[in-house]
Amino acid sequence: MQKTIDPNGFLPRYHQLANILRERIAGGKFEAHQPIPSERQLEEIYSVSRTTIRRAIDLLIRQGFLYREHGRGTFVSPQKLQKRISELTSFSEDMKQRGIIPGQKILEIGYVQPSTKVRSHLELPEECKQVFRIERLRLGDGIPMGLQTSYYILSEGQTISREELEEYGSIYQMLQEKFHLIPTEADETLEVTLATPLEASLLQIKPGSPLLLSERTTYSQYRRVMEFVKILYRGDRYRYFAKLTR
Amino acid sequence: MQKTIDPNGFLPRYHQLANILRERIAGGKFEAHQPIPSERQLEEIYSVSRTTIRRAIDLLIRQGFLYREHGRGTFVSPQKLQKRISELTSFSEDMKQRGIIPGQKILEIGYVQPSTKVRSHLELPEECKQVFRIERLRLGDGIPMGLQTSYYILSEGQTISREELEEYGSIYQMLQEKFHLIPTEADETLEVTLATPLEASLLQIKPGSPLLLSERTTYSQYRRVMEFVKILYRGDRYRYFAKLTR
DNA sequence: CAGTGGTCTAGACCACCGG
DNA sequence: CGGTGGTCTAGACCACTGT
Repeated sequence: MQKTIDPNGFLPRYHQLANILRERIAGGKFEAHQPIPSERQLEEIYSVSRTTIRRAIDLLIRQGFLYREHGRGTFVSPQKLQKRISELTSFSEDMKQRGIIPGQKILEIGYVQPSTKVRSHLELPEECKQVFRIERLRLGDGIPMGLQTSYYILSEGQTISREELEEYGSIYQMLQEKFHLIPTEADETLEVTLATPLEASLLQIKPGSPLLLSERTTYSQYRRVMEFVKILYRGDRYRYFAKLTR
Repeated sequence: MQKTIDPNGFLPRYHQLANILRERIAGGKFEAHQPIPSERQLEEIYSVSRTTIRRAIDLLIRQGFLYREHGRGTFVSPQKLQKRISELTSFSEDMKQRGIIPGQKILEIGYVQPSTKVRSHLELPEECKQVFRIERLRLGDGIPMGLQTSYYILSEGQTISREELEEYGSIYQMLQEKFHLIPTEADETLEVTLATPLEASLLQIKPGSPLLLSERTTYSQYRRVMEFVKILYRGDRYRYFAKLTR
């Protein structure tokens, strides 16, 4: 565990400092609602400028580990607030964070003609006739959790094989390595709906059971749409978490 | 509309600059994916240091108006990404953002003995026997939208009257002015459920209709729980929006 | 190479809080 | 009042991009 800052380290100093402080907080070295050393003291301790100290603290505040009070000090947030933020995660990552083993059964994979709705979500240009679709049954600890349909805009000749998809645990990992696409932002909507007979049989529930429908448009590092994903979650097995700020 | 920075203004300079740039972007002065002036140029234009420039830009990036590319420049995000972030809003604010006129019908208001579940969400100490509860039917454009139950921890003697609640449009406004409590962070969960006969009759839907259940714990500026709110939204009238980042 | 954003410093002054 | 965080400056060097 790192205790001092390496001025020539691989990570910038404010990042190193944030890591050091985060470990000390998570390790219980600081109590909830107790003040951490003042910014001038931290300057002395770690031999970096106050600007760098403040940047590290800013990071930890956005991550929910600390909070500031003007004129009083910087304090440790109670454990409750140290969990996850609204994070853009794949189904697999989401499951792992919940301590559930993710799984999948690929139902269909290949090019299709997109519906008008999918076209608009992908902001597809007129001349683009085909999009790549993946339909999967998603499992949590081996039990059906949701039905996922993903759409991608691939260039001429690009494709994704069933084997590749099964090999990479995460599709985001694959998209990054094969096509240099990194998801950086997404707009998501959630609503309720009822299972059709087909959906019900795949999810092993009764037709008409309530489902949570998530629709997400994901943007790449270039701020262009890179995927549109629709997931139908079993209402009895899935709960959505969000962290809001003002 | 502000065009220059007042060094002695009420708002800090980076904030003024962010406002100026935001207006220029929203006003269509800058095209999507076009670069804004470089940081050194902005230094000249607005006569503030680069640090201040960067702070303003950081703000606008977090608000979804701009994005940076190392070595290339700072660019305007397309309109699509300029909408709302995961924001902590009250029911009324949420409705107004959607262009719907919020309304309410207060069903019950007063002190009650909290259930175990409510106790734990409020992180209520043993000795605290009573919490303040408000039950309201929430309307959108006059039509039932959801059923909201809110719980608050008030000090001895503090109370909220039906008249006060009706007078203030927003309960957050009221809590701030009366008790100096400012909501700053919240954890929310969403899941699906089916309407009981009672809920159905209040919401004017059939029993067994699907509902979106939101449960939210809100934290004050002191990082203490200040409210717990449960809202049952009509599945046919409400959709949840979230913006995710990585 | 010149121009961009990314990191960092040392120092200054202000506003707020508590004793 | 002294100590805290909040804002700001002028300047430096680095890493990355495009030509």
